[in-house]
Amino acid sequence: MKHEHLLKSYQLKATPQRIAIIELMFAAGHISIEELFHSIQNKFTSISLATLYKNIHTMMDVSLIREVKIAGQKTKYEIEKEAHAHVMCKCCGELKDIPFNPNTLLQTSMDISNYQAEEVSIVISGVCPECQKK
Amino acid sequence: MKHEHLLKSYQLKATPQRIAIIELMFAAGHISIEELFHSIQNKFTSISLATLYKNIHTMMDVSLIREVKIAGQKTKYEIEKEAHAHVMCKCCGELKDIPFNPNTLLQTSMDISNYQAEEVSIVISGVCPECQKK
DNA sequence: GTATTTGCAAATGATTTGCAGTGCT
DNA sequence: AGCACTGCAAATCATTTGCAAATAC
Repeated sequence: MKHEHLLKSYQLKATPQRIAIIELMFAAGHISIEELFHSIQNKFTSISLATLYKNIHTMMDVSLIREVKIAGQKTKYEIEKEAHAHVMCKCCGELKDIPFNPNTLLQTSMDISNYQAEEVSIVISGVCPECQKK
Repeated sequence: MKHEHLLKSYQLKATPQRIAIIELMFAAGHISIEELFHSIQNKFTSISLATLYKNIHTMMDVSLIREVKIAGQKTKYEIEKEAHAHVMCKCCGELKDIPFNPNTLLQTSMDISNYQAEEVSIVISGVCPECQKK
């Protein structure tokens, strides 16, 4: 089971609940707590939301997964991977990844996704000049 | 008062509370409900959070303001303007705008902001191929 | 004057916490 | 065996709603 090893490589205990979370996250690409909760109940009838939240945070702390917040949508989570952009459909809410290449981003995004792009929101995070001094 | 006209140009009644919201939003650039609430209480001791939320939504409905969600931060709001990118400091959380030019985005962002850029998250929204058919 | 907006209080929704019992390594 | 994890219930925080009184136009 490769997901078990994935967890262990981050020094996390491989509990069945955690393995299921990772599995579903890989399968869905981007998943909200609510979706995760409903899907996971097929396997673990008595899993609790608290467990999901706790695990989500544990996994974020070690950068195994990442939080994806988008205006007008519920918070979703995804497995960490190379830098990439998200294309979101304003109509159905679907979220897709596209390779991230800043030089050709917009053209590529429309070519690859066939979306009719209307808005772009970009967040670059790092350390600001003041904080670099510390 | 230009903010009064701004509101009216969107067909919204120019109540003092709304004018204060716009003023503070211009002054702060990006502001959370919490910050807005505390600042606005200097003028309106008895303003309620419900009023803020209602107005925020009214203004979003007409695209006067926009919601800005960022992983690890509280939701913030900003006045709508040209497409732009945000640079966020991982250390202090400060959010700054930078002009948006996809072709030179990364280089420019580091030059302009002096941030040590570590992560990029981009959301492009539009209408997906399936939804375009409808 | 009329429709909209405000502020309050209560409701709902999302996330977090404490704790006793269980399970991974 | 020992420490971390789970599930439950309760607590907290964020957002929304209903309603009567106040206000913009």
